[in-house]
Amino acid sequence: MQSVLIASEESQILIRIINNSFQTLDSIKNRISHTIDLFCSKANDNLIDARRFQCGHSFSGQHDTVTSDSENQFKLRGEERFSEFSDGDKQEPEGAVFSALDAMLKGSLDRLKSMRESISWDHISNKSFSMEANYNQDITTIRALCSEGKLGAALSLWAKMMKKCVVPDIITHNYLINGLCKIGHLEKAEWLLEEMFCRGPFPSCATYNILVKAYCGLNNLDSALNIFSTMAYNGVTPNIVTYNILVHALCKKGLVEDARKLFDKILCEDQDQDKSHLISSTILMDGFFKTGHMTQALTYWGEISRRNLPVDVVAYNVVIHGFGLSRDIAIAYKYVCEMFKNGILPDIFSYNTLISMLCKDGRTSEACYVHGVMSKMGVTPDKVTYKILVQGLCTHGDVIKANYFLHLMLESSIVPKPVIWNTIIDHYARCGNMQKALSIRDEMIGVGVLPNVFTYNALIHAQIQSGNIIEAHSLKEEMLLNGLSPDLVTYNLLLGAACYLGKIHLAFQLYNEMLKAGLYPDIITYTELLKCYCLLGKISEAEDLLVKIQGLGLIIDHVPFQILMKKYCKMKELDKAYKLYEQWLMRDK
DNA sequence: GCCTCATCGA
Repeated sequence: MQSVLIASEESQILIRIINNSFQTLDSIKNRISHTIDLFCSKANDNLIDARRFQCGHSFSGQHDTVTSDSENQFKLRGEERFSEFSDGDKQEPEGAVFSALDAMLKGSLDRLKSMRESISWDHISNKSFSMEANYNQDITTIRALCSEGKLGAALSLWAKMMKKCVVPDIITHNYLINGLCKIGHLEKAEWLLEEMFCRGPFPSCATYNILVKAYCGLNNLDSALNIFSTMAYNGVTPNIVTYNILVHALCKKGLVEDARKLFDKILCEDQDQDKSHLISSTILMDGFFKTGHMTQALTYWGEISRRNLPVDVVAYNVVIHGFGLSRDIAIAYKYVCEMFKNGILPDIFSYNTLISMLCKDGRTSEACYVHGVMSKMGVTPDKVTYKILVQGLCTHGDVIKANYFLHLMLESSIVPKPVIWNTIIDHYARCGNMQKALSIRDEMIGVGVLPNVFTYNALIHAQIQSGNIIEAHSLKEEMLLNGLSPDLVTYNLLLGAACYLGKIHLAFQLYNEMLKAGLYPDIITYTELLKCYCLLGKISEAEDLLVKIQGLGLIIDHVPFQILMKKYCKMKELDKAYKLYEQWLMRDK
């Protein structure tokens, strides 16, 4: 049953009766707290205070709102409290005390239950029940809206409930905070956290975990750690999920050693949760694989076996991916076989990982074969599968087969993202099949996918390669008409073409245009201009430009030096060429 | 119940 707080006029009688019960419960609770404090002095003092604060927050003060499930909440908190201490210390006498306390609490709860049952529900209940049903419906709606990312509607319903003094439960609040974080509204999420302190319910560990994860996701470890310390300050004890989020964030930043230290801390503090420890080990194993530390990664795999942790499909996928990174396809296959043997069926990640490593290794036919196998095994290829295949096939020169998979996607009702179309357009264009490139562009528009700057750059590149400079320029105009801004690549392509044709004025016109558009010319832009000067025999301008480039603080490769050196050689100015060679050798010193 | 791990990446 979802807990809903009700404060309607009809419920006033009930509220008064239950308030009296709360006073009884409060005194029982205080007695229990006192006894626990006496017996569990070894336990963490902060934790006790925090828990007491948590209980106080919910059960003391003016009860102008009442939890319909409050006895259950109290029971739960009592149980949490017992288990928390009994985990740390399992000595016999304390066990007896806990049993006695448990019995006391149970007795009190039974009394409360009978008090509530003795209330004559007839005069007040019908309306209250229907109200509660409405509120439960509202809660379901809020959760659904959050899952769909409709946070505006969710929050307005939340505000409506709060206005009526109906406080949705903690899980619903967590849905709201999670929803806000997922759409990037972290400030609003933190605002809601503050609201929870003022108006309830008190944030749980999951509430904080959501925020910690959101900040980690934005690569803002500082803010994540800040939330983590706020959590401790407010008396909420981090759980293994919190640590796993932090271990993962450290791994993502490449700080695998720090992640390992944090993992060791988890191992020391908590020995029991196999499932979560498997997750911690998987995160670290992945982190070590991705940073190239094969041996350390495999240590965690060994550790998983040694501790007999129940291995899941994710752990296998990490290992398979790890061997893929080191191009050990045979070993990756071995682990796929092991999965089958252990009754763990490869999932979409396993197959995609395998297909990806085969494509990277140029084994595209085998990748296509695996695509067939996965379908037969009941794992439907997804947009990632097709993206890997299309890109892999194009890279290895099989644009026709890539096009076949593009159409297979359409048949499977998956609308390919622009990147897939662009890859195929680019590769048709590169093999000189301009017609096909343009027809794929039209097909793309036909299924409702709008060309983006990459599409146009691929087409412009192709037109330039075919020597159609005018068409290339009209594509640039078309981009502007369609609301797309040409980027650095667009300008470099057109500028390079102008330079190749020796049209230095056009090249500088484009150069000025890109500056006006707020784009920063890069080393390719300058190299093209330098090449143009050399082509036109304007050596002093080329020399000046090289000096200018060196003063810009750009990372310069050997190309501009090489162009000018070749020109010197052609001009039989070997001294100048040699001097430039020396300058190039010395450029980083 | 809400929160933790894996595939791609022009």
